[in-house]
Amino acid sequence: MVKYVGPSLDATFSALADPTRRAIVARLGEADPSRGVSVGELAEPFDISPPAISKHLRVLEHAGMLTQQRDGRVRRCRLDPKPINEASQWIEHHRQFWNHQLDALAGFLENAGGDDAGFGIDSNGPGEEGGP
Amino acid sequence: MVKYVGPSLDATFSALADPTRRAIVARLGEADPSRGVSVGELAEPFDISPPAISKHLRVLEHAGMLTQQRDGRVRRCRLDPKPINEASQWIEHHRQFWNHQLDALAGFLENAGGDDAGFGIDSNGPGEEGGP
DNA sequence: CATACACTTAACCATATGGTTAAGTATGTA
DNA sequence: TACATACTTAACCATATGGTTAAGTGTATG
Repeated sequence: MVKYVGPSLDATFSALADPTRRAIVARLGEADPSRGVSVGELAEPFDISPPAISKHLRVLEHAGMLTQQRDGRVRRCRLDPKPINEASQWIEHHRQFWNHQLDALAGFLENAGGDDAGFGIDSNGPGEEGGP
Repeated sequence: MVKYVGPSLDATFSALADPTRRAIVARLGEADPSRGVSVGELAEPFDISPPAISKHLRVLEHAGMLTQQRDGRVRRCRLDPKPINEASQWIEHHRQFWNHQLDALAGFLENAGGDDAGFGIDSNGPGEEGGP
């Protein structure tokens, strides 16, 4: 009945919900993928302990967003963009509906004269900035 | 030092991390925004208790994604797409980097002959399906 | 006015999350 | 071989999350 997409979206959005992990993801995205980024380099901007970083990396790894490989005694991390692409697809898919709905709502408010429906909807800026 | 974007991205991604909440968001997106969707209608597809639904709605509300208004004894819910648009922007912004990186990696693998670097990267499908 | 309806709030429970310190493991180096 | 480096694992703690049942709260209706 309820369309269940699978555990990956859960894991991906959950992974992105933490600012430390988003910063890690951002850093990985900016890095040279042939080199990867060592765990130490990833940890450097934060003043949390190595185990905390290790846990964050495991969360990202469990979500399929990060792969590690040993290179001597450092571990080089790289992004796998597939899960985030799926998350992006989910959002973009539904944004189609939302944008449609906002149009419909705008029409409705116009017909109602804006008096009967004080909804406080603001169909502002970013609605189209990232979209097709 | 670490660019802190604010609590809203945390709350938005966290809200989207739960399948029940994603289904609620999807349902709200498909609904007529002039009508809204009552809490009971939202709860109907799930076999969890009303308080559980109420909590999910509060999470969405706290993330700024949902607004409620009383209409008699029902509460009509509507989406506010702004937070999800911001989340979408975050993802799309970083996807630019990732796509760039994947290109760079492809070049690297080509130069390396694909033997020295068994990275297991799959630069597959959805990378461009949702984008502009 | 009394009762049913559509919820929410309160209290509670189990598990997950994000952090810590302490101890272990694997690799490079003196 | 011994030691330092770069982590991870284990154990623990506080708080958050997702669920429950029981008890409110506000509104329609007999």
